[in-house]
Amino acid sequence: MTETQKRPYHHGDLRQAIIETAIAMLNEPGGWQFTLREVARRAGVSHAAPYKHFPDKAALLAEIALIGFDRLHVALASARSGAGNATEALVAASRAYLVFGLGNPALYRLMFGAEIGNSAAVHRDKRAMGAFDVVMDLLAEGQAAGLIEKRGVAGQAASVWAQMHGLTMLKLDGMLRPERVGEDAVEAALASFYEGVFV
Amino acid sequence: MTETQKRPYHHGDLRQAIIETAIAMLNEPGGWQFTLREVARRAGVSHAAPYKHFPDKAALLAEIALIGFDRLHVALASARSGAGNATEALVAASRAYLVFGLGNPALYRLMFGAEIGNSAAVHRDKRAMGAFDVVMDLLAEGQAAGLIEKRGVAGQAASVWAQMHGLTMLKLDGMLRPERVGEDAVEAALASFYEGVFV
DNA sequence: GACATGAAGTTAACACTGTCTACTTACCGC
DNA sequence: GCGGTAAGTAGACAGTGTTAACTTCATGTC
Repeated sequence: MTETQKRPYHHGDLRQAIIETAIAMLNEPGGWQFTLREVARRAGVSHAAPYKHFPDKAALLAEIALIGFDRLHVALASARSGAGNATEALVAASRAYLVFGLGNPALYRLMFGAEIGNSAAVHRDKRAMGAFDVVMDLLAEGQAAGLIEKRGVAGQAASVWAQMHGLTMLKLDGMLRPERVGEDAVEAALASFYEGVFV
Repeated sequence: MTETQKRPYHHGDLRQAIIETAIAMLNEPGGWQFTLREVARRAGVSHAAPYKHFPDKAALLAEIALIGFDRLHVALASARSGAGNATEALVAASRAYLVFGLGNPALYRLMFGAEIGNSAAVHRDKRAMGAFDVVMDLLAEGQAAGLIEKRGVAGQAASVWAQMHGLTMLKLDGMLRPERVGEDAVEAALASFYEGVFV
């Protein structure tokens, strides 16, 4: 659309355009601290237009966080379906989790941060828990097959998720110093962790 | 100081007052998104005064994050000195870690977030790594005493920290749903985790 | 085709922010 | 007492999030 050929008064699908523009801006310096006005400018509308689709900036961030959970769920389900037994699937899912988190740092941080104002509502959403269900299922399968230590599945699932989440966050924050925990700390930590989980 | 009895032109220790006021505001709704102007108001100075002590808001947040690491280090060292053998000390340190993180949610999030602009510099600071050293030492001691599985200490240390950090963050985010992981997920996860670490 | 209604835009305003500059006050060393 | 500098203040600037009132146009009904 050239300068002289303006977009029609009605955008057509501004809500989606705002979401996509905001996700793109997440990956720029400043991450989610982009401004709604800049999102509107890039989408080619006035600064007040987004308020017809989202009550405020926090609502837009909440929607993006849920999209992140959707994508994580897909990544884990995909890793699971391509693996062999439950333990292989669990390791594959863990790697997929880390690949996702480390490959989408700003989105991952937003998903688990308190920035979205009503993070409790986001984290209660079933879309947020879908990814966790994959882990629960694999642990139950592994225990049933005698491949995983028989402990409380719930506590074990929490432990597995904590390990994946903790490694992702510490790596993103640059806190896994090579001089302290070696060059490939994530791999080493995963190996150490699952050594204590598998039979 | 009454309304008519103004503070002398020179505050005396404004830098410290700004830090303390900002830490207090961290625990209010909005966390670190407080405004420097409001910090200055509460400290009883003009909105530009903080710029004589901190180049910008991010620098103030960075200093507060380091203070958080200092406090975490003290909590871990204290837990260690009050425990028996290395495994008891490791469990005690883990609990102290969780108590700290869960008791100071906004400060803990700031310590590990990307909000402070130059989080890399903060996380490279030796003050940030002090807490981690306590964990490294305990693992080495435990392995030497034959109480902990002999794996690469570095990878094991990363795994232990990831577990503590992951559990703290998931709990803070409200993602450990009782209907999914039970009522006392943190305790259960820690028990499950250390079952796989101790001999 | 005319009309009413409402969605989806725009324009303008408000109150606030972070940060900077120039100025003022006062502390400190000599 | 003076000079230099630290530590304040006053004011300005460019920007923000959000709201209200208005404009444009899409849609449904007759």
